[in-house]
Amino acid sequence: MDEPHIQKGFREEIYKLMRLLPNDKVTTYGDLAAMAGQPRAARIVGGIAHQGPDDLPWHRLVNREGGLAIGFPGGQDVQLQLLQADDIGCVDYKIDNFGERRWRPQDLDLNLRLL
DNA sequence: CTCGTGACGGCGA
DNA sequence: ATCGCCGCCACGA
Repeated sequence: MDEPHIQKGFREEIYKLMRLLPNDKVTTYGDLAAMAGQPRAARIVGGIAHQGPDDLPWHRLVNREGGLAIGFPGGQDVQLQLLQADDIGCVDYKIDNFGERRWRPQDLDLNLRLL
């Protein structure tokens, strides 16, 4: 697997991971950070997100509580609309642990194996 | 060059 | 169970 050279660019890694994120799933900053090899760098993911290219599905990144981050431009309304556009809509993530909407590290692993 | 801050989250008290 | 502190990488001043 191509895991060892993670530090080539945490940023790049995040971008790569986001491109692997299925359109019908959501993930958390923390999980994404963990996938990139830095379980405690969730914050960075958010920071990177805000800087990153807009061709990436940032709206499908949610915080641990299941809602979009506080500082998203336009507020949660925009986020919600984008999620609905992806046929996800509003979900009580917090309650049912994202149900099947959550994209977890093991899903990434599974994804890579299937490739 | 250094310093501070940030779309967050884990862990200790 | 809640509250608060620390950390992680990148980027702007």
